[in-house]
Amino acid sequence: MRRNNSPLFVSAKAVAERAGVSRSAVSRTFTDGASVSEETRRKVIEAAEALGYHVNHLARQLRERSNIVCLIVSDLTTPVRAAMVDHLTRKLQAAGKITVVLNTESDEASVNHALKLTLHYRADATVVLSGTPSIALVKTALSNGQQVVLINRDDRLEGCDIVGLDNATAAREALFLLRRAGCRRVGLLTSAARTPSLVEREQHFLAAASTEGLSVVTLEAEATSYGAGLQSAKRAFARSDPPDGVFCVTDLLALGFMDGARHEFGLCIPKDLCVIGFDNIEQASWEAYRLTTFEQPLEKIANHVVSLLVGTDLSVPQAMRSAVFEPVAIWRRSVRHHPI
Amino acid sequence: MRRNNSPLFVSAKAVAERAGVSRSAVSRTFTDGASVSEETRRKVIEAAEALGYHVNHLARQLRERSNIVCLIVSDLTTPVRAAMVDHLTRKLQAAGKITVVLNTESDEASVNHALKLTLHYRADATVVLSGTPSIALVKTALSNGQQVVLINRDDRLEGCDIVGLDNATAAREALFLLRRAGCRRVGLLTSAARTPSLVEREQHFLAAASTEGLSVVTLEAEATSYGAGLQSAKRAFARSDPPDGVFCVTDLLALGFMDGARHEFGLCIPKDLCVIGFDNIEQASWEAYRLTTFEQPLEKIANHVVSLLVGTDLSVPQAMRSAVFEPVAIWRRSVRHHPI
DNA sequence: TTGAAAGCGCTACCAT
DNA sequence: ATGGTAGCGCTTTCAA
Repeated sequence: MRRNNSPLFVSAKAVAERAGVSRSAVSRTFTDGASVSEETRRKVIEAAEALGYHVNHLARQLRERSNIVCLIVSDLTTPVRAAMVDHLTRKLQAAGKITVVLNTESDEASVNHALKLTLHYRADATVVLSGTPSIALVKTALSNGQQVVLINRDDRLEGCDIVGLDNATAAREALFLLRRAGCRRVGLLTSAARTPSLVEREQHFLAAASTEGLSVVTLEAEATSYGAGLQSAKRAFARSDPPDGVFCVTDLLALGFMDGARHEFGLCIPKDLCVIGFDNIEQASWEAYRLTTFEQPLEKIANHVVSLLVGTDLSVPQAMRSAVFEPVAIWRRSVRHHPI
Repeated sequence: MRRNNSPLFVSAKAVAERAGVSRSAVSRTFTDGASVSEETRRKVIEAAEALGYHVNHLARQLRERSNIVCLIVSDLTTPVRAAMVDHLTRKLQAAGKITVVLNTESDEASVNHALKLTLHYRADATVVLSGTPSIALVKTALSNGQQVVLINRDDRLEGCDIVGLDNATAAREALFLLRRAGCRRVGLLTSAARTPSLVEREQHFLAAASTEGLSVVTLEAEATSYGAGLQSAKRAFARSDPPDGVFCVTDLLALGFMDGARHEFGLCIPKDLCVIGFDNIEQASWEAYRLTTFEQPLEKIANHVVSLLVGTDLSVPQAMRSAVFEPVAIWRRSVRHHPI
């Protein structure tokens, strides 16, 4: 019953023989718009069903596009990532694409390796969610006719479609909210991960603060996880000058920070401490947290990416095809509305 | 610079021409164990680099196995699912496989559709994480030489590899823990989703209770999410006979239930209420919850699946290849150790 | 409408 | 070690 090592899938030839028609007839039956008589079609379909035949798309697209899209991503378990991959896979699938997920580390070598795989498997397009591939390799991909989309990445790469987030505006708004809440010692919780978007959030927050002549206590978490946030809280409140309002570059960090502040130091949020996150992951809305944060419009981003990949207007100039999305502030309970 | 509609990837032929050798030579250069002189190899590599050539694996495996593995999964954003997909993609990749993620609904039609796609793309194997495909279709897949692995699914399907969880033991242990904590009104929070594993947990918990002559208050959440757990708590504690110890078939449900109990009814956990979950998702360990739960040994499961797919010993009888894994109890703070 | 034949990119086999 | 040839499963001319 189980395969030995013998030939495998049933082929069009077998169907043709069984149906008593030519191989061409079989092929035509399964390509829309081809001319086949009802009679022939019926015979073919019947034989195909009996044999369990399915057109080999890999062979079909030997001459055309493969319909394969590769997603290069790391930290798949992270809520934002999982959500993004979820949207993308669903929508790509709905658009008739097949999605290969390449789960990598985010260092350049891993990403490069993944990108090569993408080339080996003749993906029509690659979407990079994590890490940044080398310029040379991207050029190779591009020159091979592959479409490359970078999400929240550097924009130093020519010829790819870039889709990003307006981190600057959000970061500035975060500072504004903290000040409006009457916070006196404003803090920033960044991460050692230092991915482009994280750095942007950090820089613009700092810049906004310095514009107002504010000094901010900057904390760097060792990662971008809940645990890192928790640890950071321990360090933050052990200092002599702990912050009373902090912007965390990530929700996960914020959630950990809140828990650290509450459970280790008995702080009350937002009375003693205001916290703002970024991403609006599902957990941010949980009763235990009710975190004020900025939402990444993931679905819109995914839609845009898909439209980039299926849209026929590849003639549209590249600059026009990139897009920047606006995070939207989600008001919950971790920030006071007014000074105490 | 960007493609028009013209031919795309550079082929071995082009490389051969540029290197001034035969196409065979190019092919040999890229298949290990083939005999090529250093000189030839060098020329080929050089030409390949210059042209940006990458072997077309789709064409290569036209004759052999495709190295493609499909994952059929739903609810990708759910922490357990995301974690499972994360493990699987990493490990499959390490084993030289390419992973296609098919994100479906869990109804049979969607799963069947996905399974067909699997056939169209000549996947060597399909791993089903959600939903259950029709028997007929699985048979087709099997007879086409595709390997089918079902995780936490029904085992009524012959010929596939089944890997499951020992839900029974865990459910019984859950009851035991609740009783030991001195709970008087034991509750069970199930879900309308009624997937095989959820049903198993439910049934065995109920059976164990009835063995002890215990009546349990059974609550059915409308889904298997945090929100559904939260709603269930509202309903549970509005009753005249609320439970004081409940086993939730899922961590997400448990977390929502805890928050409902605490924030809506001011209950103290574990003093007023004991809660046990299942899955041991990351959030269960967060300070705000510290949920006692059962861990799914996801990594072990993933390892097993991969070994099933790459292992050469396909001759091993099917029954031997299935496996059942033992969830392990994770003690935290949501259950008392002794009666009050 | 139909079948035969060519060709997509590749590797395996066969001579040399 | 090398090049030519056949063939993997498919679609697409091209004739009939």
